Amino acid sequence: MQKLTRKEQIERTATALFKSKGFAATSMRDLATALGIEAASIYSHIKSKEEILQRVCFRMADEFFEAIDVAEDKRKTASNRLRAAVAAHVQVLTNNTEASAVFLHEWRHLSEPLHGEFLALRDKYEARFRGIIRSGIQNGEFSVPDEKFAALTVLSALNWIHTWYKPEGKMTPLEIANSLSEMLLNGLTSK
Amino acid sequence: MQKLTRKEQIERTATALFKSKGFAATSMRDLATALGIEAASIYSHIKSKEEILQRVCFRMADEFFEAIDVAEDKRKTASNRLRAAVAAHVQVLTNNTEASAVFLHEWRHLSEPLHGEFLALRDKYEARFRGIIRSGIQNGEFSVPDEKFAALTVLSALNWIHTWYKPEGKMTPLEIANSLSEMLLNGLTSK
DNA sequence: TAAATTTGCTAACGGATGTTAGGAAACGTA
DNA sequence: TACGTTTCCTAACATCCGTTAGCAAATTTA
Repeated sequence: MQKLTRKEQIERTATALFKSKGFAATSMRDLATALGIEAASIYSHIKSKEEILQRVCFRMADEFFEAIDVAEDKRKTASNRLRAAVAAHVQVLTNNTEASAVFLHEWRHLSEPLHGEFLALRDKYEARFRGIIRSGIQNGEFSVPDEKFAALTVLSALNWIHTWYKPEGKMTPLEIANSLSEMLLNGLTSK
Repeated sequence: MQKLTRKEQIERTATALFKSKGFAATSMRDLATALGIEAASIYSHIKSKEEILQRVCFRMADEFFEAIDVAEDKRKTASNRLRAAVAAHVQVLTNNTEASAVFLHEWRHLSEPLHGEFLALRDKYEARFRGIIRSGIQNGEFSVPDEKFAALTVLSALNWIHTWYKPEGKMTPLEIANSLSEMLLNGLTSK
């Protein structure tokens, strides 16, 4: 257990509140109470409420990109690249369930230009999945009518995990990733 | 185009705002401005801000149940029951994109006991999908390790639609439903 | 021990929030 | 035309909001 700066403690507590109540419904006084201090004291460490949201959203974006950068190997088959991307994505999600929920749902409370920058990053990330699926279609591994539709469906199947995943649950992140890859690649039907 | 009561107009406008800005970030004065009246005037038609949220959430719950009740036919194969349930779900989602977004994301701003009642309904609905998958596993049609996990993955793949679906887009709701069923039942891999 | 930094406080600001009270036009119906 | 209902208004309430100013204790660093 590493030592956290006060600013990191604030971010962490805020992230938990943002996940459970939402950004807009979490007041600085709620956050202060959760930290055991006064609301005004928070401003010795951060500039604004939005700064917290910004840091969480963009840090998670970084994490997702780093994970997929490590996982993706263009020499592998499209199926194996998708398996690796799914595993990487699930690892990040399960390692940071609260920050992931904020990343997935609270980014819209960012004001411009952050809002636009965030959306651009998200598009770029989705494009990575589209690229994998496109190459699978081109070499005949995959058969799907619409590459973008398939990519969004894959990601949406992954992005529900944070709502139910508990570290103490019966499935490990790796098992979850394997089950999802299996289901996305081969479907429910018995072969 | 049927004639709407003022209360229905208020609900409809509020639903659009709740989807785009979120329940907590939408003020009664925002809603009033969108309607072209004063905030206080709204209270001639509704009791509270939460009443609007409640009505939207529970009406959509009704719609989802009605749709799956009509679609499900226990004499069909599990595959075809799943196809029908997916098509029903997609129809409701695409017919009410804004109310669906509220149903999926804003229900957590309901206070007790509504919050609990809503969750119970949602569990009951998910159980319908679990039931279909369970019967498919039992008769050998499906092969998946965890019935609950599979059901949640199916629903999560469906529940992203409202974020991108536009009635004027190139895919019809039926095409979307067919693509999704195909992908969920048979996966991405070519046969 | 002295200086610098971190952490927190009280008090208060200007504005936004959901909602109520009480009244007045406008409208449909008898 | 009279009556009940629908619709909307102004004014105001109590409370909550994010944030700032100014200051003091505590902790870390030199």
